[in-house]
Amino acid sequence: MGEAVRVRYAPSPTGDPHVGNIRSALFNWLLARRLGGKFIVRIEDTDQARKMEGSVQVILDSLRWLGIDWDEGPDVGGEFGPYIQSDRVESYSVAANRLVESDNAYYCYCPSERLVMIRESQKKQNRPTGYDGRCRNLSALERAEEVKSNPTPVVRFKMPLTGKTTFNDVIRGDVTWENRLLDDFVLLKSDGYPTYHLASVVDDNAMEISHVLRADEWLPSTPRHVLLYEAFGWNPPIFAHLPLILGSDRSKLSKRHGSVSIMDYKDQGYLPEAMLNFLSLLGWSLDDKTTEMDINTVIENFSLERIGASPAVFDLEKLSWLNGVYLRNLSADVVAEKSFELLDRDLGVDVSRPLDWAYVVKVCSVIQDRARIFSEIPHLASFFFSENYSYPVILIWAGMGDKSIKKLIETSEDPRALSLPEDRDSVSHSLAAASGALSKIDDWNHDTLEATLRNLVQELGTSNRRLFGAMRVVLTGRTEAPPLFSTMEILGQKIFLGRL
RNA sequence: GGCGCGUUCGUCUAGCGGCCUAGGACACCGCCCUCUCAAGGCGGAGAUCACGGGUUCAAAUCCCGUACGCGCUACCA
Repeated sequence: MGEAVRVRYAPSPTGDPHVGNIRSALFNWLLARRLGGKFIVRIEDTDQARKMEGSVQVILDSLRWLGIDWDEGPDVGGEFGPYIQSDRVESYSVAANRLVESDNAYYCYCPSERLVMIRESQKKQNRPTGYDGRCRNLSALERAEEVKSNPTPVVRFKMPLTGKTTFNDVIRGDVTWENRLLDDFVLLKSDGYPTYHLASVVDDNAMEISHVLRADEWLPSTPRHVLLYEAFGWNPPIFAHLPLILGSDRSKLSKRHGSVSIMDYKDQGYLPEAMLNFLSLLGWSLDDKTTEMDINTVIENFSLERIGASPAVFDLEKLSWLNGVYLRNLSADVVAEKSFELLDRDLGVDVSRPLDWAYVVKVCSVIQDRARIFSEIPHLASFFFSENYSYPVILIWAGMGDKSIKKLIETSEDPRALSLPEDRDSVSHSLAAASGALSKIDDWNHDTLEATLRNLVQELGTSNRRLFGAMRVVLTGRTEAPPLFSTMEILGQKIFLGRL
């Protein structure tokens, strides 16, 4: 076997790949790119029942979205193909037969009902579960008899009854299992398909995989794999079992925890760069202080030695923050490009389509600093597009900085019914004055607007906070929005005066 | 039940015997900036390094035990 680093991502097409799964793909890819090796995608579709149509496509799309490219795989081929296990079934039965012939495996005719039964009784007696080995030593004659009642036997591995199996895991060190605690697991199922154990060992060997990086949940089955390599007379690869990714309740991340499919994050408007950065930091670190880094920096510094052993909780808060960091670094053009479709989809029906590209860019330039993820943008920007907003009049006073009113509105069931502060007249007077002054402006831009309004504040003897705050609410229907003058400039004189 | 792995601020982590009265980041709190919100700057709170024993002049770091958590325990991967 060569020195070359060859790693693989071997997903099962049973649904959309989730973040834990993709993190495994990422670490494999990082190792390959760091060491100048090959990254291989292999589809493990040996479970005919759970196989899902279209899943392979989503898996590949997920990788593409993140920019994880592969050197060999189902679509691009390669010298060790095919890369879909259902296209390699022949090789597994050949391998299984080899083990039967070398007395490392045997046919088992036990019906599944019997298997369930022995498992139940083992459980009831608080004994370890596992196949009892009934068919382990059948004579040729007995087998001929059994085959009559079950013509489609499975092939089981003949597990050594004594001794220990030790292997080294790069992340966990030496791990040892007692062979007698391992049962005669199935290699070949009755439908002729291999189990994961057989297929992955046969393929990893055939594809000359040098390192197997996979999730920690596989650690308990690794001794079986090691024993398989031994039985075949093959050299096992280097193993590294990655720490699990957990949900907020500290159990293995799954659908119960909400969005786990990587494509969900794409749809919600997370950036692949941010996702990559975040996922890299789940179980790996560059040093004691670096959090924000591009993927090339990760590649240049990636090493198995810096992967931790303890599981990591997937913290959506931190992902969102990181995404905001990347979002703010984008140019307004790019933000507009990436949010155009979302705006088109989520803005109200009253907004006329198609959206004006130049206008969207301008809006994005002031919104992007206020969003963490793209899906927030339509809401944050809606008042730029729609007149169709309303607010309780009293919100104007809240916008002017009266915190007690703000609190009152938040706790009130019907803010519209709240009585207005007494200086209502002076506020409407101020707004009218602003309207008057602004209608005379010929040169409608940020700076002249600012000069005019700051002057007006002086004339009226009010404060920036009060005047600008009142205008903000009238203009946007909210107390929180981008800076007033930029907002006004973007909206334009006509629309602006209309709202005033 | 059995087996395995894990255990440093709420969360992600740094730490691989003295630099640690434990560093960074998210979240949280306060202040500054300021037309609001963000962003940014500054500061704060937050971890008796799960617990108990060893080893050592010296342990978060090495060893043993305990507890807890998680994973596996399928003709699923």
